[in-house]
Amino acid sequence: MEKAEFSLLFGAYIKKLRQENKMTQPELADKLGNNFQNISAIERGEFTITIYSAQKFADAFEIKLSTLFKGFEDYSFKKEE
Amino acid sequence: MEKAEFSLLFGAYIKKLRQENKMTQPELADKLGNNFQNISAIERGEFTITIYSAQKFADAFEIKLSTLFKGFEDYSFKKEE
DNA sequence: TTTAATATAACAATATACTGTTAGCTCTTA
DNA sequence: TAAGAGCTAACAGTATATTGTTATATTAAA
Repeated sequence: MEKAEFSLLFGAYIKKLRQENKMTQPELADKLGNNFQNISAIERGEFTITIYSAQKFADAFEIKLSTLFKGFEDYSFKKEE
Repeated sequence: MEKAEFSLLFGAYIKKLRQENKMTQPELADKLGNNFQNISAIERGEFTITIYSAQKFADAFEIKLSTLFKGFEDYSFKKEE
């Protein structure tokens, strides 16, 4: 999979996770020590985050990194059906 | 956990994975379309890779991204005992 | 209509991930 | 000694992740 496609898919997944956790972008940004514009950019797939940033997302959602990516795999699988 | 510590830990884990898969750095680099010096730098924790790069590592080891990070969690847990 | 909340978007600046190159170290084997 | 394999290290250049700022659109509530 191309990098751009990967980022788009991951961003959409993060958005879904955030909404399931009933957080707004500013609320999530606070947990990450970030601002909501960056959350928006990530959700739109503008770039590919580092695994350290991914760890912070997992922390914000109170799940493990492996669980975050397990959910991503399931999400990606559904998308391609 | 600090970013630097995270990278060191992840790098050590990648090294362990590579050795378990009986690959040399040049062999792994070939699979990633990279050179072995970069693999060395990652293993030494010199920087934090993106999740897209992590996906490529998972592909090289023929495991899922979630499996890669599950192994990382187990590895980290053992390290702190 | 006005205000606030939510989100998208674009921009600039900085830090850093990524790629490629060269050098040198250790160990093994011949 | 010499040669090769495997790895570490440092360096420079480019691409991009990250942070911060400002502006705008939409929607809902007052």
